[in-house]
Amino acid sequence: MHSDRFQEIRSLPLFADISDESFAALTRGAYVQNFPPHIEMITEGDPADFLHIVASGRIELFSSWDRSESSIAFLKPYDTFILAATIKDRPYLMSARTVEKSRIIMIPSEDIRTVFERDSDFAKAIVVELAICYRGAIKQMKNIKLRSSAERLANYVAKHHKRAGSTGSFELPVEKRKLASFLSMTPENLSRAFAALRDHGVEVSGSLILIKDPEKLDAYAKPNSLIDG
Amino acid sequence: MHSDRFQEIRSLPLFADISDESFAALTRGAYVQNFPPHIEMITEGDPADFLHIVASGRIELFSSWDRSESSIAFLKPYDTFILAATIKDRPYLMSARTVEKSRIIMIPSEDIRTVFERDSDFAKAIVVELAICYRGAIKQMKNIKLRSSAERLANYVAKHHKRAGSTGSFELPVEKRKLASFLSMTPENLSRAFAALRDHGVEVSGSLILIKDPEKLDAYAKPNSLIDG
DNA sequence: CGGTTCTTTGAGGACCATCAATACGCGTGG
DNA sequence: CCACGCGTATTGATGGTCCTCAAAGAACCG
Repeated sequence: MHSDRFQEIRSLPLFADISDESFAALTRGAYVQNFPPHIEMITEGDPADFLHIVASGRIELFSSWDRSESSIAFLKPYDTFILAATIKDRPYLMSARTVEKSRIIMIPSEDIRTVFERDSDFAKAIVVELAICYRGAIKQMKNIKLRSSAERLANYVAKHHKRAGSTGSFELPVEKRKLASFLSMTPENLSRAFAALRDHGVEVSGSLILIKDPEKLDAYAKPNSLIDG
Repeated sequence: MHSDRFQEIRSLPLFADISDESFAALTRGAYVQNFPPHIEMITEGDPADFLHIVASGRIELFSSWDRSESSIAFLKPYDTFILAATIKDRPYLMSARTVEKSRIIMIPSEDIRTVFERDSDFAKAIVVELAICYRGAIKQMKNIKLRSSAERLANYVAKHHKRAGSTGSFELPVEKRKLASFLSMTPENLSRAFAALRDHGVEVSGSLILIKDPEKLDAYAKPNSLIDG
């Protein structure tokens, strides 16, 4: 069957509850594209012709202004982007590039809007997805506005350590230069912030982060479900 | 008729296209509440029992952490808050307080979710509203991450000047201390930033902002529809 | 291997926060 | 009307955080 190519996304929250008919309508015009690493696939300001879904690989969302740029988010399978622009039929607010080789599923915005009108289960799923995105953006804003750069890094380390199973170590999923930008600091400062975390139970060796003393780290980071949750 | 009290919000984007039946269901359990100035009406972390709509007055959304706080947004009639928490049935991420005496319409979250399930026009309106909120949050993040504090102020002034009709002057809608927090700077620094804007065609007298040379201001602010739009 | 890019470290400076003191605005009550 | 008190706004002095610039070391890749 034609839509077999897209079975991998059928069970995503965005599509799990919609009818087979709606899913078929969404995937009929969709296609899969492979991108090599470090390719800019979306440029901010362009019209939002497709909803994108990360099937494999890793994507960086970033934004530029006056010859400086800043990382806004990193996406992994099966995150979607950029739903809001698709729905509103407005230009992208962020650019997107591959961090590594990635496979992307692209669904025409037209089809999204059509099915959205017809299938209320899909509309509901979109609402939930958007609400999650919005709340994520607010959390990130609080993170930047309320915490120092060292605290942001400490919380980043604590969060990813837990996410990786609290095994005492984890690999940074992106290079440090991008992480620095994501955390609103320079690469130089990130180095110094990592050095400062040694006093709080964290050691660094390349992209491998060792958490020697999780409690000590948490005591410093003071993670908060309303920012990091 | 019972729902007459709420005619003022019937034509809001969120409700304009929904059926009379749905609107009645939403307003049946709703009520209007008056708040004096400087009252904290919502505390972050609390369950989101109501969708709030500003009927009159002015509301500040802010967030606290480790005995510091930061303004996230200012709301005017007829802005809504906080839709995402209501939909997701999660706790508020931000606190809200009145800036001035305000009248607030409150609709039980339960009713929002019920009508949301039944009326796809309402679901669609919510999607649009959420998409706008999300894009607004992203723009604000870009503003903070990509511009200096003086540039943020310059763009704030330029934007509000245009919004007020480009008449050469406008009144600040909030006190400077709150504006400073909103723009991620201290009150002292805001003073100095205003002083710096004198070189770019802006003069200040109390809460009255005079734009002597709009082109000069724009040349410095470099407003961008993907950040300020 | 050689070139490229990223990371780290150091020195200096810009920006911004903090602290402190003064000035201003405004409402209250004398 | 003026004195007073309170909160806010401004201004100056100082210090800390963070950025910039520069250079060396490390990792990556052809």
